[in-house]
Amino acid sequence: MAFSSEGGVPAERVAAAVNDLVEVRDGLVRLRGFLPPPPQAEQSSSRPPCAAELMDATMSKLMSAMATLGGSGDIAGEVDAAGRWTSVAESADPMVVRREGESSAGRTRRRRGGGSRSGRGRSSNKRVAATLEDGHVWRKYGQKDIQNSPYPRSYYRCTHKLDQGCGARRQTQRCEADPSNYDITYYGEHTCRDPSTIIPTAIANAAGAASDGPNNNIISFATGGVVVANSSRLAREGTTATTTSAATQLSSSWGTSGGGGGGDDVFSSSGERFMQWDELAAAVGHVSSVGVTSSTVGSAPAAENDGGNGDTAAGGGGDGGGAGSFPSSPSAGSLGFVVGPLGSIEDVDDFFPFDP
DNA sequence: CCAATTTGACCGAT
DNA sequence: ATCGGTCAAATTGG
Repeated sequence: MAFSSEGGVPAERVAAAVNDLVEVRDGLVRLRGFLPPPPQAEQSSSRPPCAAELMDATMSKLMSAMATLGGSGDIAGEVDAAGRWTSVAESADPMVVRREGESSAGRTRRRRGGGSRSGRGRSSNKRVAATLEDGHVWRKYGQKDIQNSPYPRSYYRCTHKLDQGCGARRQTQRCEADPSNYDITYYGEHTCRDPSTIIPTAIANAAGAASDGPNNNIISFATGGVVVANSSRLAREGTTATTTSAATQLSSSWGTSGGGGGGDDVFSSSGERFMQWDELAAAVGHVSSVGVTSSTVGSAPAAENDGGNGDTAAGGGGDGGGAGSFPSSPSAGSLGFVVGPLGSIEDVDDFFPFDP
């Protein structure tokens, strides 16, 4: 629905294009994370085009294009005609609260959360990628052979689940049709914060741009807030966002920001390192404190594994000491989890599952 | 020694 | 009874 063939272009083509754009965007986002902090001090009137700014501009163009292609602008929407980009909202679910303390000695395990607790009001976001690497650090916790598929499915959770209670998960499986690609489905949202997160940089970088940048049509993060200007979709929907806090992090915007979505939970896939920018903007307009959710591994976790067998390596990737150990959970206060007034955060307890 | 992965067991849903 | 998802002991790697 999101992508309809406007005019003569078949929906699949559009979907494919959007899919590519998504990838491009991801790449940009990631790249931005590596940019050196620009001369923030001198945000003088005329500065040489800083890489970050260029990226911002590029990004905004991208978003614009995506919005256009997406018609309704619901980029987070679904497109499965081409089998590539899907976002499904699952229905709410009966209570699922369990926390078995189980000291687990011996092999006696008691009821673990098993089964498809799919219906947690969670949404999933499926996509196809050539690599399992997506900028996040995952820890594999299971693998299963699936009935119809020749390839097993691997289950990952965010490395920071214990650390920070990050509830992001993903499932990967080699694409049947195209074994060189992976089918990756994301569930939940990253609420973790990583030191190497790219957001701060992004914010810093854009800080200058916001004020006097020659670009309009740019989404930039200023230290004081987020300023969104002239995004076709935003314009269309009349969303204007200006925000607030000195965000050092933006956390997921679960909520459906008011208007459109309605009850279903709209969520920014973790597949996208960030939530859709425009969604972010919208959300941000409603929430006051924003936190960044994306965590990125600054140092590429090595490898791509994959070679022949794939499926296994992936995730957490080696790392051993690297990004893995990051006990940044000092003051929860600074974590800025936003669980705001937004509606649908159905399982908050999933984010703060336990207490030590 | 610690942390990540492997792998079979367990469990809820179908 | 079967399937898919998760847990956690055992194993492996750094």
